[in-house]
Amino acid sequence: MISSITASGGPLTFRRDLDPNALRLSRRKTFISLLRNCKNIAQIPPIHAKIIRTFHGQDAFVVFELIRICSTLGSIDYAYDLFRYILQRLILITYHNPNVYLYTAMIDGFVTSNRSADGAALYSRMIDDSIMPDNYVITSVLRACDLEECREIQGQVLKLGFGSCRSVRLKLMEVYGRYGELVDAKKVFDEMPERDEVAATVMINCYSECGSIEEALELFKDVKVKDTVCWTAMIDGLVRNKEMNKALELFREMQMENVSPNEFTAVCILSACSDLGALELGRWVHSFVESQMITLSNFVGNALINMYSRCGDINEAKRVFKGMVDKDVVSYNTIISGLAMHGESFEAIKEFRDMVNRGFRPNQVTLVALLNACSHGGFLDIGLEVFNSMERVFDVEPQIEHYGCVVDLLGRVGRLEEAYRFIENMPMEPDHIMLGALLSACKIHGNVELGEKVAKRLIESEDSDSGTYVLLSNIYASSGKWKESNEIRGSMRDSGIDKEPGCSTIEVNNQIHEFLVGDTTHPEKEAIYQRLQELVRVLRFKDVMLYINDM
DNA sequence: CTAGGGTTAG
Repeated sequence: MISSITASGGPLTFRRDLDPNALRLSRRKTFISLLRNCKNIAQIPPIHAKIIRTFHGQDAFVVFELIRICSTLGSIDYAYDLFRYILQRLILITYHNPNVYLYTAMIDGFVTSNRSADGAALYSRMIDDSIMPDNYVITSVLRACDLEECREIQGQVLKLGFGSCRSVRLKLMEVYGRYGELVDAKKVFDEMPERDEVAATVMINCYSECGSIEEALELFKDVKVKDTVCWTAMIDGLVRNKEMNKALELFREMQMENVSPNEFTAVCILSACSDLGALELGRWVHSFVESQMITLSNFVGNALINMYSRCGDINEAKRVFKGMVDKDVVSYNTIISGLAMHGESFEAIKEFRDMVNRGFRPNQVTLVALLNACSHGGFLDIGLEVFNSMERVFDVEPQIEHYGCVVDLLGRVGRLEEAYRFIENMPMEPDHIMLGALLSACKIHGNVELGEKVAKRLIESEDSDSGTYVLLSNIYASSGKWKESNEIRGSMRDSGIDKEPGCSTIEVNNQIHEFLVGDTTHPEKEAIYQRLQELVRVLRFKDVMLYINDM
């Protein structure tokens, strides 16, 4: 018997009573399943070593799996090294040329690592090397394509005779949808001989992605037999287009039609709950998932953590997180963000440390979450240290979001000029999020001069919303510049900017209550406003206390 | 014996 093997590189022995060929096949199978079970990159090197020692280092099937797993675990460079190495020495093992599989795996890897351009380039090189594409590599490269490349490949597809290949057509539709080319997507859809529910599902996604939610609904209505996936796609489309209540309505309808939701449906609904603050419904989905024996996969688990954090129940989020046996990078990212959101900065940093100790590789999202924890906790030094070392230590190149976090860090502790200088020395142009953070820091610390400068930049960038004007007007007001404050309000009215009222929702006893700025129609408005006043008093008091403690 | 309709995090 093949002995049990631990993924961490424990004892690994193979039966020796097989003939060489059977032994090779048996080992290959073992390695493949071993690799597939890996959860983080630290588990790979010992297995890879064993693969090489047993002469499977050039086995295309095994290397295929290695490339795939390394890319999904975030080590695309390791995967690419492997790929280049094997291309040079590949021995033809199987009845057909396995090269194209390796290219496919590598292109997929580039796509999942946000390096689509490299994926597309690799495909061109493959064509230059006269390797015959198959429908698999074509579907993969389509994911890596920009619009122009996509059209080019569509031409090739027709020449090579893959024009009737179903998966290629579906992928073409998807790509056209992603680039907003609804006409092209629709054309491919209409030309499909079997416009079944699968193609319709893809088309619904295209519409949703382009914001044509009405057309999506119309198509959805016409689909004869709707399966779980089709319902889920439609619900997801509504969620992405912020039609949360319609999404929930459709979810109820789906159950009435006796189509059973699966884990994907659960994730979509949880995402809607997160957005609506619908804690009760979220809890219901949680128990539903458990009662329906829907696999509590990482997707569902992570969505639950997200839902609980965003709906205010951080303790339940922690419980779900602790209960997950196979936490992945996303689980850590989600809980760290949640903790940061709830001001539990120490906890957030602790989880970060734990994740690194367990061999997980922080990615850009992790570092945004960590930096947020630092800025919410006022840990300026730690935050700056993290930012300055992220590239060297974690191999994550700082992106605009990370720069934004630093601006937030500096701004919150009142080092406003420094934050502004930081923006000016960045290698990229600031976005409105970052400027907005600095502007609100100017408001909090009462810096009129810089606030004006930042607001001006924001307004020029044309990404400003009513919030910019409101903040600027408040900055003027709180420094007694009433005339300027009123002028801003006036120019807002003139330019019609104040057309987007702030809106928030909360769910109480399964009912979603919506509040608009200045809206006084809620039946319990007296009690609500009274409580709000109390909260403001408490917060003011806290603010003053913090200020005193700082002195 | 390598694989593709849907899903998560700031």
